[in-house]
Amino acid sequence: MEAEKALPTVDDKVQSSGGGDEEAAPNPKQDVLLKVSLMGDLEKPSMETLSVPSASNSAWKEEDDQHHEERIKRTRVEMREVREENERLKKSLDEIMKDYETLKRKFHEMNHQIREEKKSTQRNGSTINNIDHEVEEEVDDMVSLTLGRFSTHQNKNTTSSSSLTKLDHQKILDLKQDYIIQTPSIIDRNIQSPTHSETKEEEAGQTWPPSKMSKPSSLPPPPIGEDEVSQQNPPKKARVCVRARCDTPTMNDGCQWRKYGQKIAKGNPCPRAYYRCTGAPTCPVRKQVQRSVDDISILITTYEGTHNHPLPVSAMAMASTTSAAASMLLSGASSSTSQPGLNPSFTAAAAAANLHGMNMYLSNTTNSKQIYLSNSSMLSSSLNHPTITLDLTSNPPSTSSSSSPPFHKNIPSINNSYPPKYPFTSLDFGSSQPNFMSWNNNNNSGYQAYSNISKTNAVIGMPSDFAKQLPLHTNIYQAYLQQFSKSSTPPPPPPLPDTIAAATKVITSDPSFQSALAAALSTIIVGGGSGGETGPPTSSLVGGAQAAKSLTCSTSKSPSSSPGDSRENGK
DNA sequence: CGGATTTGACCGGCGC
DNA sequence: GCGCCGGTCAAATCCG
Repeated sequence: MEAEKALPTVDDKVQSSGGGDEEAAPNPKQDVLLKVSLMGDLEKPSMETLSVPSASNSAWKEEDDQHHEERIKRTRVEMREVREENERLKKSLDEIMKDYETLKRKFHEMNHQIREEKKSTQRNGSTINNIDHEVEEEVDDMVSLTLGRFSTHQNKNTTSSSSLTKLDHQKILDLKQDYIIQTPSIIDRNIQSPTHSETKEEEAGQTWPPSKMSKPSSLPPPPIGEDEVSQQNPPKKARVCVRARCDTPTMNDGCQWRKYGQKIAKGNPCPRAYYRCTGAPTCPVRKQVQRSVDDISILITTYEGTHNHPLPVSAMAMASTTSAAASMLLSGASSSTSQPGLNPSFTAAAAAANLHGMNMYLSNTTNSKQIYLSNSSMLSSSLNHPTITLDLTSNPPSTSSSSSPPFHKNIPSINNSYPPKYPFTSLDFGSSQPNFMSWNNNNNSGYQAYSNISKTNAVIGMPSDFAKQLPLHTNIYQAYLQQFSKSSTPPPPPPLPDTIAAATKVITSDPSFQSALAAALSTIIVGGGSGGETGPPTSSLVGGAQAAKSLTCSTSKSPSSSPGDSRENGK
């Protein structure tokens, strides 16, 4: 690459953050390299990388020299600002984590208190106490499993917030109720209304029971009343679909997988590989890996289930992100299946989030539905499954229009051929707006996302001033805290509108959503920062960084299973 | 030799 | 009822 071209490219990339065309980069790989370079600079105290125009400087005219020096200066200033923003965001996220831990501690304290109260009032109620104790343990399990990457912060930050009012107490109890229903597998519990057998399987640690594997004879009956809703039409498990550019057969997401099958799926000549998590013998998590039909450089990895075992750090971020994404999906999908139109809880979630500083963009675009139906392979895999997509490809979507999302741009519309039974949902933690962050254009780290819940296209994006809002408690978790702190002031607030209440509940009752936000945030903050996939955390933001980094391509395993393999197992 | 992968067979759901 | 298709099993094979 010639210096004359290289410098302007870098420069343009930085400048484009101020409103430039994010579609500009024609070569994704080149773009990635540039971004890595920029991100590397973010980690350094100096910005030597950007002061490179020396190779052919002699050939330049003085005007050009001046011009370029100006631009370099400008770039340096911008980079400095970005670095400061980065630091600020890191601090904010740290505070969020601290607050989260504080709240969690409070929560458990309240549990303990409740138990003590029950003990004093129900001397004969040993059974209840036992149940309560189990519930508490279950809650502990859930938290640790779904927010595993936060566990390193446990027992720190003992600074607790003010004591909670009775109203808060009641809300805690409500939260607890949610947790009781949702025990360790937050995706599974959230998304499906399990049938009896499935419930048993999940409690036995097998949340994806094939028909043959489900031998529920010796297992205890499911909790009463848990699955009444699901009797008529039990939905299948939610799936989290991750799209990322990858040259190798699988993405290295930090988990250990064992391949157990491969098939040619209809509509895509590339074989679909089936993997099972080998982190634990009973781990129910499975994933499908398939090349995108329209762009074979894009690897579509679909995760299903929730890990029931500790994950390595390198896998934590991805797991929590996907888990939270699925939970988010549930928050929108669980009630949207029954009625068309905007999903109340999801909308309310967006509204609540917006209230607390996280802007969310809702566009009621009927066309958007078709956007998600254009990829037959995705639909076939997501058929009968609520699916949420995290698009980590470098194609920035246009959130300001209803144009097709990046992953369907090249394929003809076959929209109505595969109507999904479940809404096809995506999250967007990425920056689709100019000026968000100077280095974030054309990014791989942003979670470009769309939500298509019952004809509603909800794009959760981060506004240009998002970074500035963050210190002002711009996060879902803070929304929770604010909810509490505000509600404690007299007079007691009137009952929130259903939507807000639902939103609050959806958001606050789902720690993994916070995890997703944190992961996404830190992904954006740290971006493609340096460090190996298995490397130790370098900061509290490691989760998201790992999430981003973990989406690198795996080069080690199953080369023969790559798409195009001659030994495909078609049918 | 043990674990991982391959691959043909099988099963269940679904549409016609 | 039949065929299609996605998903899984499990014996065979591969590989370090």
